[in-house]
Amino acid sequence: MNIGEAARLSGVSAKMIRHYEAIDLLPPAARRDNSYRDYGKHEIFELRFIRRARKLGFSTSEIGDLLALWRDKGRSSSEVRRIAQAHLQDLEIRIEEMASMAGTLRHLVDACHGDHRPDCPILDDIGRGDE
Amino acid sequence: MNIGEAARLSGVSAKMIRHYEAIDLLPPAARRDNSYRDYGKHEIFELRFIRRARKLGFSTSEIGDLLALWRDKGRSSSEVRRIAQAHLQDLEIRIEEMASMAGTLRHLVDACHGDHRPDCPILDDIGRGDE
DNA sequence: CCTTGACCTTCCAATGATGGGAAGGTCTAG
DNA sequence: CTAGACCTTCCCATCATTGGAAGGTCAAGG
Repeated sequence: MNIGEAARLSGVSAKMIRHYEAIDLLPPAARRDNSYRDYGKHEIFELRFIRRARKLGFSTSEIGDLLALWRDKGRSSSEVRRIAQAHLQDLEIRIEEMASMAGTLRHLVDACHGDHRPDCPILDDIGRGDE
Repeated sequence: MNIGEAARLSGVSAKMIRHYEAIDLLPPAARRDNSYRDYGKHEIFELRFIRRARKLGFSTSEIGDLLALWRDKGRSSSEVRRIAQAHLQDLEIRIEEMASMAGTLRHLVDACHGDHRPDCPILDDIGRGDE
């Protein structure tokens, strides 16, 4: 099948399918005589794998490792678990950072009366700038 | 003072100070005879404002708006509040998305025994790929 | 006076994931 | 035969930040 149908079936845009091939996340696709890329069921499964992994926030480099393990029937699940856990920790750190920002902001927004007057705790806080 | 000292005092790297000037977040700095940028107390305050706003996750474009309001003594605090609240909502959405990823991942990591065997609920889940 | 090292200047490139678009080739239905 | 819906490759933009190259300037010390 053509790249367009592969995109439709996998949920990965044609643009990104080409991109994943360009960065060696996927092996070069087979080509038809007209140089169109040709995909089969197997490739659709790999594309869906990538899409699902992206939705879980894995980077393309991590997905490369996960794909290799997925293909490797002799893998150790500990390898997979290590990658997932590292990513999970990363996520948790980023969530914590953003939650801290959001907490401060919520506080400031609540403190601001938000009317026509210029006094504003939000600007006061940012302008004070002490960390 | 030179850009290096301004960087030290504000916590914004010299590189980024030049960048903020280039994208018109800051007005062109005064120049000495040797074409070195020259900063005073006022600029340090603006740089600290930017640094603090970045730490709260505001984009440079939002910071541009906030800076304009900060400079405008006749501002309405409602304007500031609107910007902050929009950003807060954005943060909350992103946090929610990441928390959802993290929740799924935690579940999967817990379910994976993580030993030498190849069976792995993590790969199973990603490979199933149903949303 | 000259050198050294620490500054400063501008300009260009890369990051990571994704999308937009141009210029051109191919296929299919009418 | 033509229209339009595909496909190809290549370049560019996003966003904030960093790195580096090539070159000018300044202060201290020999």
